[in-house]
Amino acid sequence: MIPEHSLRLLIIDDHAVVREGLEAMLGASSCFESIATAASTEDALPVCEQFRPHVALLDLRMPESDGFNALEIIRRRWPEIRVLVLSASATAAEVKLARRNGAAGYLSKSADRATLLQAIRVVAGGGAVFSQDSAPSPAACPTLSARELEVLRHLGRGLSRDELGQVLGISPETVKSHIKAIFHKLGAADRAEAIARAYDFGLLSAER
Amino acid sequence: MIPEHSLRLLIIDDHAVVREGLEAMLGASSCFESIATAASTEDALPVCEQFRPHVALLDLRMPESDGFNALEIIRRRWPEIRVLVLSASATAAEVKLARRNGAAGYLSKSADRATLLQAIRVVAGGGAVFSQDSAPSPAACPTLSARELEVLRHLGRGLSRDELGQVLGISPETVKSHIKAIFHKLGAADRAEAIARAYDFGLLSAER
DNA sequence: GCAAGAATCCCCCGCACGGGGGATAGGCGC
DNA sequence: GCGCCTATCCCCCGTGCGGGGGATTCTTGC
Repeated sequence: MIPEHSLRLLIIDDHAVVREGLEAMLGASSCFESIATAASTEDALPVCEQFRPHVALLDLRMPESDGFNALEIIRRRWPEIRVLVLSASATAAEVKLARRNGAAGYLSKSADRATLLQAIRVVAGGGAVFSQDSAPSPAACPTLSARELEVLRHLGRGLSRDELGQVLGISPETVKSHIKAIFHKLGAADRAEAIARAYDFGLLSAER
Repeated sequence: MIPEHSLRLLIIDDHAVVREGLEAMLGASSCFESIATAASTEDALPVCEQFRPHVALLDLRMPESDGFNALEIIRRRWPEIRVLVLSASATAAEVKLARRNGAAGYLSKSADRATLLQAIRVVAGGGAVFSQDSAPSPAACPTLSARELEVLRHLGRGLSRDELGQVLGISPETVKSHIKAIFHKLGAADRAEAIARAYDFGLLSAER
C-alpha cells in the first residue's frame, strides 16, 4: 500500500469553485505528496500521462465531454489509476453504472471532508467505496439496465427506432422491446413522459 | 458601503464539498468578518435571523427545497440581504429568472476565485453581477409563450393531443399547432427530444 | 394605423409508434 | 440443474403523430 503522505491526487472538475475548494480542503490535510487539477477530460489526459496520479477525483457532470467517457478512457489507458467518482447526485442508476465502468468509488458531493478523505484512503489502498444517498430519491427510483439507459439517452435526442437500431447495432424490434421495458419501469405512457420521469428520477441530468 | 473586512457571508449549499471548499477559498482571503454555512433552505432561515449576513451565496440546484424558493423567502423576510446566486449552470433562462426574483447577482461555479471575490464585493456594495457563461448555451435559450410552456408541461405527463385539448379546453388541432411551434423553437424532432431540450434549457426543472 | 406575433381552428397524408402476442439464447444465483 | 433477468429477435394491427399546406381573430408595439 502507498504511504499516505506520498499519494498523488488528480482533481477533474469543470467548476473552478469545486477544484479550488477541494484543493484547499485536501491540501490542508497534509496527506498527499501533490495534487493536480484539470478542468476537462482533454486537460486530464496529458496530466495523467506525466503526473501519474494514484487517485483521480472525477466529476461525472461535465459539459462537453461526458464524465463516463472520461472514466472509460482513463480506465483503458491507465488501469492503475484509481478513479473516485464525485458527483452532484448519487442515484442508484448512476452509482451502478460508474461501478460497472470501472470506478473504484462513488461519492456524492454532499459527503463531508472526513468521508472524502476516508474514501480516498480506501480506494488508494485498493478498496472500493460506493455510497448512494437515498435522499434525492425517497420514492424508490426504478433501476434501468445499462442498455435501457443507453436507449433512453438516445430517445432524448429524438432518434427513431430505426436510427436507434443502427446506432446500437441491433434490430429496431429489439429497440422496441427496450423502449417497452422502459415505459413499464418508469410508468410512462409515451417517450415524452419517459424522458420527463427520467429527469425527475435523476436518471438523466440537465448539466451534461 | 460596508468595509470589506467586516463583511458577514452566508453560504447556502447542500454539497459539503462546495461549502467547505468555498469556506476555505474565501476564508483564506481575509476579506470577511465571518462566514456561516447552511446545507438547506430550512437551515438557512434561523441563520439569517441571528447571523444577519450582508451577502448570501445561494446554490440554486438543491434537492428538497427549490433554490428559487429560498431566494424568494430570503428576499421577503430580509430585503437587506444581498443574494448572490451560485449555480452549476448559467443558462439565459435561469439568470433571467433569478434576476426577476430579486437576486443581486448570478455566478456560474465555473467562475474562478478572483471573479467570485470581485462579485461578492460588488453585490455587497449594492451593485449587481449577472454573468452568464455562454458555454453551456451558446444559442440563447428560446422563449416559449405561456401557452406553449403549458402544453410542454402536459406533454411531459404523457398526454395525447386529444387529452391535452380537453384539459386546456381547446381543439386538438390547436394543440397540434402549439406542439409544432414548440418543436420549431426547441429544434426538436419529436416530443421526447422537446422534453429533453426543455430540461437542458431549464424550461422544465427536475427538482420542483 | 399597420405589421408582427400569439392563439385559435381546419384540411390531407404517410408512417412511425405503441399495444398485443410470442420465441431464443446467455449469465448469475443457489 | 432450475429459475430469473436481460438482451435479442419476430409477428399483427390500429391510430396517434408529425409534416405540409392553409385560415381567422386579437393584442401589442412602433
